[in-house]
Amino acid sequence: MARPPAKHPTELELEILKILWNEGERSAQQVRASLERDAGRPLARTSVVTTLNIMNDKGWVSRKQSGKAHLFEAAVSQEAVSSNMLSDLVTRVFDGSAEAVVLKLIESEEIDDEELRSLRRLINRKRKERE
Amino acid sequence: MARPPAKHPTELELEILKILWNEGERSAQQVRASLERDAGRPLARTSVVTTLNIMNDKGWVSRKQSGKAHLFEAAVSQEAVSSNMLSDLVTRVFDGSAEAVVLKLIESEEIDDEELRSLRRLINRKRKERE
DNA sequence: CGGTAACGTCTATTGAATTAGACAGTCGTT
DNA sequence: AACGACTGTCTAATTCAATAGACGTTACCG
Repeated sequence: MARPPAKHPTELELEILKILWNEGERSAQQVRASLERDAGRPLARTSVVTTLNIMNDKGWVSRKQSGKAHLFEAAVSQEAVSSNMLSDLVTRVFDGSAEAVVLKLIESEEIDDEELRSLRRLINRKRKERE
Repeated sequence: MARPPAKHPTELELEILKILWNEGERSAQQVRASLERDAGRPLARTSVVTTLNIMNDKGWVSRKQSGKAHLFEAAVSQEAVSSNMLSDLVTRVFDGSAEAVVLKLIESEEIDDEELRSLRRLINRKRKERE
């Protein structure tokens, strides 16, 4: 009847995962500092701890003791998360057409000439691979 | 302090928008029927009306009187919504690299050979366009 | 005219997400 | 031994999302 649990990391959870992906194993305090410094998101100490524990429950991170504090580590790869989120978008928003996604990226100028060239190379390589 | 309102249509809102995009102006009852038939989402009559009214408040749809009932129409284009959602994903998940998105789509086999060919044509056309 | 079908509005419930305070344990320093 | 810095747990407040019931109005039908 109420909202189902999200299939993907939420906004804040993703921000935290990014920190862990970039910096590796970190304490809540270190995550807190990075959230403020890098993500412009100044949170209270306990807010970060609470969120990290929730993420632990959800399986996004793993937690281990280290002295009196905990260390947190990403328990899912950036690969897997971004794939899932992208694939969900393709399905839900673009009705499964990955091509439509690429089309829109190119049309919207989010891909510059340099990238266009490297994509062309990539496509050629991929086509050969599939033969 | 609490959750900020979502920047994009929610799950259900998107489902409803899709219906309105495909079918045009519709009554709450017609939307309800389509949600059940096409989206496999059987909702109570009032749930649909409530949601449509919320969407009206948010500006996703517009509402007009028609006899004793209301007619609802998408107030945002599929173009705009999908662009926003995609662009948000590119920014938040792929750190702004549209190329990384395309890469992942191709690697993950979500794009088949036929699509690969048509993408190649598209890229060539685009490159010429930009010269 | 009275009933019933079709609508809309208002209110409520449940759970998720975000944020943080209150409180207590631990450990080093004075 | 006492204090302070640091950390964790528990609890809570707030808002959003999803869903639906209660209730009132309107209009057609017999």
